[in-house]
Amino acid sequence: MNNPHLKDCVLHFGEMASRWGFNRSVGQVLAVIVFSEVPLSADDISESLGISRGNVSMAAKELQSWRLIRVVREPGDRKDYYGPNGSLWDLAQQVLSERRKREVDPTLSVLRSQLMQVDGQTPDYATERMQEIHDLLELFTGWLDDVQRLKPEQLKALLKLGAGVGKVLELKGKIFK
Amino acid sequence: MNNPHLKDCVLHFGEMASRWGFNRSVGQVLAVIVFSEVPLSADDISESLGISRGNVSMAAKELQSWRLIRVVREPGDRKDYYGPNGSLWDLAQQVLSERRKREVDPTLSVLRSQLMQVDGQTPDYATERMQEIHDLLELFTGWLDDVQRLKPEQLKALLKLGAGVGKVLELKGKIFK
DNA sequence: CTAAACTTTCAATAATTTCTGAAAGTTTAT
DNA sequence: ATAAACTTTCAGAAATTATTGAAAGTTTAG
Repeated sequence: MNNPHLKDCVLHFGEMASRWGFNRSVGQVLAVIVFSEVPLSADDISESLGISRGNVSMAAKELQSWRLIRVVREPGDRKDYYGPNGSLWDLAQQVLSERRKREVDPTLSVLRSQLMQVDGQTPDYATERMQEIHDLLELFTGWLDDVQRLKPEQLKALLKLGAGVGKVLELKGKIFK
Repeated sequence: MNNPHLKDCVLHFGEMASRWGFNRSVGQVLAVIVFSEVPLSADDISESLGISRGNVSMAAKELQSWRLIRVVREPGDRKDYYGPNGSLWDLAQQVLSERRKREVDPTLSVLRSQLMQVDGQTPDYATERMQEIHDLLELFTGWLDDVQRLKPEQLKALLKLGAGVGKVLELKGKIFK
């Protein structure tokens, strides 16, 4: 961690971490791994961030549960080395789908079960609202699922299209129906 | 808060709140406002959730900073009443754009400024990675911006399209080389 | 202007989350 | 089987975040 710009970035990732769904150490550990050209051992990380060995172990576990890092082992060396689990593109997709899983799916499942239980009865206002939220979340997550299954090339094309999506939608509307 | 399903939902929203970027009270207050057919006073909310008056005041302030609720005043009544700031669709858009502002924009700006400072020098690995992250985030937020400017009808069409987006993209590719 | 009816603020406290480091657990080489 | 070289776990300490409630601030009616 010689480069001062790198250091600033790692600290920034640490600060942002809580907004991204993990704690400061996890954010810093992720940064240091992503910015490193070679895989790092837990001791490397512990030393360069000035956090305890145990903390690194927990952060690595968390990052593995997000599928953001992977363990690399070198022959003739007993240490674990950590590296990013794929390209930046892969990591971004992983973050998106993991956050969907943690932030939306539980709510969708609670709403579904509440709505099941009142099915048939005439719904009060709150129930109608639950249905509305449920439908919106389902529409959204369904779309995300679909889009994430696109080939990377198509996904990139979609992103580059930007506002052009509107035009293409019109186009589609004119051709069919 | 008679309805037990409603109560469960409000508690669930409270539990999820920290994953959504606010605290439990803020989550519960939002829920109770969104599920209510009529605007609620701070006292109504304080009583129905069993939290202090001061806490409700801070939660309302936070929710207003997210533009998720608005104050309604009734003539001949000095109390503030809180209601949702628009349709569910509006609220969802608001959450998305506010989270982008809080979770992505600061990082983009840090990356931009770090990259400015090393501009011209031959970049090391970490700098290349910063550039890569910067470009990805910019592509993503630019697309979000564009898409959020679409008319609600177009946006809904896009969501309903789901995986169909892939087909439409191919179509577009065929028509315009 | 004053008092009543509110809302907001903020210092103190409570609750929660994170971090440390020593102990326990695991793996590998011999 | 043993010991060396690791990794993981977890109880307690530290740090952070959330909540309360009383005091200060604001607005409105008369």
